[in-house]
Amino acid sequence: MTQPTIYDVARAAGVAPSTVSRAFSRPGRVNANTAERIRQVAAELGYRTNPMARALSTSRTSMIALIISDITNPFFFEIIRGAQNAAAEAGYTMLLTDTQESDRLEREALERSLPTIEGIVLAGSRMPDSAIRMTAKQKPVIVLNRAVADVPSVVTDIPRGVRRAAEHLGGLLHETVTYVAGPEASWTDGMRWRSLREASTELNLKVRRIGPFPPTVEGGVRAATELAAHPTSAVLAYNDQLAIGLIRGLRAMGAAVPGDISVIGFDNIFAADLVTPGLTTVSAPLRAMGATAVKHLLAIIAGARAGSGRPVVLPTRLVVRDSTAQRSRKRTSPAWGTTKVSGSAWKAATSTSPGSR
Amino acid sequence: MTQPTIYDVARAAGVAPSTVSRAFSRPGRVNANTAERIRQVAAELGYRTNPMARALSTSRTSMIALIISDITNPFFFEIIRGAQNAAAEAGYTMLLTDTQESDRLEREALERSLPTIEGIVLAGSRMPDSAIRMTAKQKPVIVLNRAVADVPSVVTDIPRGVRRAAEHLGGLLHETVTYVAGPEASWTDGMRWRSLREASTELNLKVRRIGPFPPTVEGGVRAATELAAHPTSAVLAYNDQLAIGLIRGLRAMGAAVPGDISVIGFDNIFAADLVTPGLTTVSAPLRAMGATAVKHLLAIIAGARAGSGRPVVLPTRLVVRDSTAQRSRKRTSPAWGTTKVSGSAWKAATSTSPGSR
DNA sequence: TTGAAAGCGCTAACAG
DNA sequence: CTGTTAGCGCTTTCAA
Repeated sequence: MTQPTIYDVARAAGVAPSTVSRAFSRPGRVNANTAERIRQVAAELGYRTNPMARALSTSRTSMIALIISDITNPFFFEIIRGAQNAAAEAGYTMLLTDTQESDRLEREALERSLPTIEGIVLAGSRMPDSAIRMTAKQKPVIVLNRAVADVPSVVTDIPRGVRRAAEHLGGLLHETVTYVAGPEASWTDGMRWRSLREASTELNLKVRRIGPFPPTVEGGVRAATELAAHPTSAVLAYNDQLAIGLIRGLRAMGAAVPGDISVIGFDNIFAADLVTPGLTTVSAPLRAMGATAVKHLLAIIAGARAGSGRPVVLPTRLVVRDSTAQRSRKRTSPAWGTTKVSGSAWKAATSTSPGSR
Repeated sequence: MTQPTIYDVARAAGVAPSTVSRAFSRPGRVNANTAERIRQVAAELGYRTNPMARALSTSRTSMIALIISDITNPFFFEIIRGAQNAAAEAGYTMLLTDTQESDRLEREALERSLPTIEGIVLAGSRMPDSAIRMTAKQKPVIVLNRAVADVPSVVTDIPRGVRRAAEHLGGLLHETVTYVAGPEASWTDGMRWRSLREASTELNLKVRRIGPFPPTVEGGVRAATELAAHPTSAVLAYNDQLAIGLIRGLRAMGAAVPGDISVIGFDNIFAADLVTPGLTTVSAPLRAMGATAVKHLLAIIAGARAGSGRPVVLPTRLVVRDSTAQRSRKRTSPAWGTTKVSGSAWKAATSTSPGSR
């Protein structure tokens, strides 16, 4: 009992196969009654149009690919969901590929799926701009969270988000903020750091930068020991995982957050609200990002001219929780410059040595 | 500049198209030299076999689908990754669909992708057994974390995991444990509860059950107020999210975890290690689950008889962190039966009223 | 508006 | 081992 084909339907309905085809793909071009009868018969027979056969002759597969660099990164969850919703809504199926931060896997995945799909959303690509432009020549591509010349993209308003974060910190009387950097290759990282520098200039804050670190909790723990060498009362981390790790590391070393150090992260991942203290973070409209990217992609596939050439930019906002607080006057001094101080040692050190700057 | 076809290669290599085809799909059946030459020419021309055309004539698409109920549920991350790795390794592309806990979306996704794929892994399906058996008639299906008669499945050793958890609790002198239930429709939930009852009988523990609750942090918070009505010194929650929410709720009400109440979760999601206190939990080999499911699926697709009919069961183990501790003698009594007690009120109440049982 | 016929690119017999 | 010949199921001219 195999799937009925267009021929079976045609025979049963007493029309030519081509008419059946039309009835499904171009309902306008067929007599309303015949069309109705065909649908009827098709339904009875349980006919389903074979996507492969259709694709073979039209090369429209109704599939797009979403390629992400790390599916365990909470940052992508809502993006995936937003993207998938938008795709499903348009009758498209989404191929999701996790490249595990590997350039090789990314290329392989591209290689494998390119012939099958109509377009690609690249989220967190680890390939160089040139490679991205290359694939953009073969199929429509939308880049998420990164700007690549000549390739349409969707990004968030990082400058504004960073600005808010800096203002928040300034308002809490912090004077110097350390940026804990993420992956060097990351466009977002560069953008965040640059934005911070710009904002600080205007706001009269001093900035420093440590890193790069892997954008993980583990990386944050490592960052803590590095921060200990030249502590500042405020920190902006590349992302939430890093921020969370940083806080853990700091606490393990005896520093209080936000008592001694205020920490702000990026992305507002689900765990940001779960950790102690709740993480103050710059949040992005994740779901909308995914949906927007897919919508634009589908528009381009449908033949839209690739927009203005400028990235689509989505708003960000600062979510204030408990990892930031007013700078405590008497603890300005980097009294815990030694890395391996125990908790109590650190407490003792800082409480007995008032600020010296 | 369109993609070269098998005909272009054939012409350029001076052989028949079918030979080119053979050279790629059945290298054995062609003269080594010719094969080499064909590969050569194909490479030069940049020939890539068109998967749709191949699929049309062989109905082998090299695609499988992984359908999960909630992509934001950390439980699935590693499963997805394991599944994808296994698929890629076998040259298969994976279609990932998030059904957002919706039966409708799940059916639609199935509908949409069924004709394109060779098999399906159903993880956290919300469809009734009958519907699953139905689709299993059309394409090979593997069910993850659920046993459906006549459909091959991969599950974890819940009884053993629960047993370990119960032993752990017993060892800490707890006498009664409350099971905080997840979704009623969940096979896993039923299994966990049943296993707990069985284990408790043997271990001489008393058990109670509250719920069902949505398997989220939010659900856990709600569970806390319900638990307050009949508190016990130990709790086993349906999953980690619920456990985390529960702890938050309890703490908000002034109960100490693990001081007053020990909490154990399930699945060992990434946040379990991040929250305070670190969550004791029954962990499952997530990655292996995904990989195993896909491997079995591919085996079945390749023609293997569908195993013994028994589910494949993967081991679990108890990860002990800080949310469990020895029962404190003087606090056995449910002194905080009133729901809306403030933190200090609860402390006062419990510290002044020694156990009465 | 409908039918007939010719592919889409590849694979699978079947001969040679 | 290789060439020839039919299709896979659908869409798309081109006529009628």
